[in-house]
Amino acid sequence: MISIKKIFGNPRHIILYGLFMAILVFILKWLQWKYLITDNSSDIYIGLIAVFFTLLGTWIATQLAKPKIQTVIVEKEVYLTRPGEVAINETELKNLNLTTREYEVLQLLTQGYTNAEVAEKLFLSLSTIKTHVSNLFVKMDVKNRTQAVEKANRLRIMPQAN
Amino acid sequence: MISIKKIFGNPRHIILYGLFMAILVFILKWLQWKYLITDNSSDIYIGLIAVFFTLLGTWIATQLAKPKIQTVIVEKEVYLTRPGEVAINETELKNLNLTTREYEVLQLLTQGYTNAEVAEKLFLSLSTIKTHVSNLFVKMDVKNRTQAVEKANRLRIMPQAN
DNA sequence: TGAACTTTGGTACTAAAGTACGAGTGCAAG
DNA sequence: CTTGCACTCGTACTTTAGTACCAAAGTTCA
Repeated sequence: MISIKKIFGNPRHIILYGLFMAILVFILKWLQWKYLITDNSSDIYIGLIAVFFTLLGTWIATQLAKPKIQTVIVEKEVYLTRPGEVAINETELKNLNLTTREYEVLQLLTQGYTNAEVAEKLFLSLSTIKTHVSNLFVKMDVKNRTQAVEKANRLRIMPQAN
Repeated sequence: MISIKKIFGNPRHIILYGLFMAILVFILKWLQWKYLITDNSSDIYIGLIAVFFTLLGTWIATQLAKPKIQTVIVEKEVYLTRPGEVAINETELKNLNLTTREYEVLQLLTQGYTNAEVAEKLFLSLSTIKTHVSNLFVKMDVKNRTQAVEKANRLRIMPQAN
């Protein structure tokens, strides 16, 4: 479709074709007149026509030839990542305004340690831990340690949350 | 290179070409003899030659022409999960051998609900929840709910762990 | 059908968590 | 210097969590 339109729909091609035909006719007539009596005339005549139309056919074919479309499918690996995996934690952490001690306690809380265990690990008394934990709950806006752990994991605050 | 070899290197093509030429010569001679005295003879003669060599040129061109290949690259997205991100949870979950009820309770536990709240949500008594929770701890090999939440998050067992 | 498991629920008790309030110490900024 | 904050610790109390043991009803499967 496109190729036919390319050849016959383009006015320049028609003009070129006409010119070639005219030139050919002139050449043929001249040859015909020159070798009128000669025996070779028809052979040369036919030969020229043959060459010309062979070239014409070649040209038409190249114009008509539709390009073969080769489809190459490239597999692109897309990794599924959860939105905001590591980036958020710093921001959210600052919003909570936790003190360093509270953050330490929270880390141990999220690891499943009891208040007594946390106290032992930090060389503090149980009551101190309870105070820190209570303050943590207020700052984190939660009611118990389980919610605190859930929230810490959700906000990706803790470093070892993998 | 290949195309030339295709045409002239193949004996069958040469034979076909020779046959076509012979037939053409016969047709032409026959026409020449039949319309020898007629004035139209040369016109028909030329016309036939033109048609034949146009077709020949077309055929040669199609044989010689390197196929125009238009390459279309299509990106196919292959979704992958990073190793150990989501895939493991099914395996780990089965290893725990939790019952459906226990899993339901665990889901609510990891969301920070107290036993009383879980009981209310599941329309069960507090003692039933305590039983399920105790069995959970045994199966999960933990000592309290905080450790259970930590382990559930670590093993990526819960669906809403994002 | 019987055994094993699940689900539900209860009582009694201990342990841990959590709240409320107070208070002392040290440190840094206004 | 004093004010505020972080950190520490204590007591008293309530609430929740967790354990132990038991038991009934339902389900599943060989």
